[in-house]
Amino acid sequence: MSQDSIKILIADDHEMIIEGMKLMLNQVPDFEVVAEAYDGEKVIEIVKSIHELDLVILDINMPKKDGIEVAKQLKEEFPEVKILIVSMYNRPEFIKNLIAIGVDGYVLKNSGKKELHQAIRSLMQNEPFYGKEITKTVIKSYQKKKVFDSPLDIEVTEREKDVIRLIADGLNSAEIAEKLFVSSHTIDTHRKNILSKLQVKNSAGVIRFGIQTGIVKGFDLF
Amino acid sequence: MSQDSIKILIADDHEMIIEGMKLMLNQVPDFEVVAEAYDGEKVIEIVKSIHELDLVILDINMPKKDGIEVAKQLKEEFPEVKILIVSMYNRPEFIKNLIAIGVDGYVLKNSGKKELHQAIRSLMQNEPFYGKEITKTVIKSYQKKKVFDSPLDIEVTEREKDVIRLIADGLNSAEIAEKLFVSSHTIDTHRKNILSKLQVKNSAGVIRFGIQTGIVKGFDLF
DNA sequence: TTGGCTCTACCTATTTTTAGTGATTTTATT
DNA sequence: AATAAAATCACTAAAAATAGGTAGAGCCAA
Repeated sequence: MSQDSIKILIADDHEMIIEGMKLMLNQVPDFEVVAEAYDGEKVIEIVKSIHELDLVILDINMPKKDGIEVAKQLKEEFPEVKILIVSMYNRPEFIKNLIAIGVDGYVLKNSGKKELHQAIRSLMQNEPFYGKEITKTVIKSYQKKKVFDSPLDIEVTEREKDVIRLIADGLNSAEIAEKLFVSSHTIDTHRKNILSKLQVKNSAGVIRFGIQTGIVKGFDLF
Repeated sequence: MSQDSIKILIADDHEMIIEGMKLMLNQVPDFEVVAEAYDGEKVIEIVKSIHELDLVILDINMPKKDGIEVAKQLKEEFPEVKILIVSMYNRPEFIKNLIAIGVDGYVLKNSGKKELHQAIRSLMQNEPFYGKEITKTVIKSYQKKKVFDSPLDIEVTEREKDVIRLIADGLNSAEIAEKLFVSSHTIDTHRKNILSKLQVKNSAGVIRFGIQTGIVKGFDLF
């Protein structure tokens, strides 16, 4: 990359965050923040214009184009530019998607200076870097979630759980019936009971409940 | 848990490994190796007979019943007994399977004394522990997958994202229309276009897509 | 300025879901 | 063996979602 200093673009829609990060980075002699962006489109624009850029620090939540889309586009057009996601989101879907896209690092916004510096050092040596919490989250996403008797201690029977899972899979009553070897009338009844138990009015509510309680798993790409 | 010392069963088909591990563990005053097993069935047998057992150290490769099977059975019948996998295998399939089964920790056989002790301490405090190499392997397994086509590059307009989010919130077309200040016919059209773009047949598919891409956020309560 | 895309809106028709009510069989528990 | 809970099946009717088509207004880029 560029001779000695590491040239960095910071993208975040909160100016305060950018300022804070700049403060952290400028303490290191060979880190050089050369540009800032407040929305996704601006990021693309800047990267296109500056050619000696080494690293882009990306937030996920940004106007116009979110960090996921920006990351994807950058990795396609400028694969040599390192991407470090700095986000407040510690959700496996985001993390897995972004890793799949090929971002080089992911740390949380509450990371300290030390972790941020460490991340940048790693990335510039072609070593991916994922913060402690991030790896923990990914690992945890494999563990079976304990199904607490959620807020209102709603009790859902095993059969109803089956139906909930299949609803979340996008099957209609006839398909679910076929899969469970029962009449579709039965599934209709289960659905009715489920809706009434969970006090929701459609399958969207059922799916939300399913995900929140861990009944429905594997809603992520892998 | 048993009063002060941590009672451990070591299972491995190589006596040398068991001896080595015993040596490592016995240096710590409150670690107590109370049993050994050379095959999977023996492990189950011992756990059934000893009731004050705190931790089982499991190898994957074992005669009669491999570590994965043993872990599964133990977690079903004795969920309170911690399981630490100590294996030479650093392959994502094994790791993911075992995490899914619910093992509490996973370290490699070439781990030092320090990591082994750390792992046991974590587990006994109900904190899962996965060795550095293990987490690295899991993370890396995502990078190999290219999902550049599929979900991520389907182009959904901003308006469509709005509709997707509201569908995920459980609103019906009339409610969405009201919220967005347009006719419900318009929402019907959006829904139609969304279903056709995403190639799904109902709102369950839409919600799944929304979550996978990050369009839909805040689906978890805790 | 033409073409393409988005957002908007309406129409018809069919399929699916939701809602209410009732009932029988299976399974688990005491 | 009796009781309770869960799972099963059925019928009707209304509400909602899905599937197909058409089409105008606004915007942007080639």
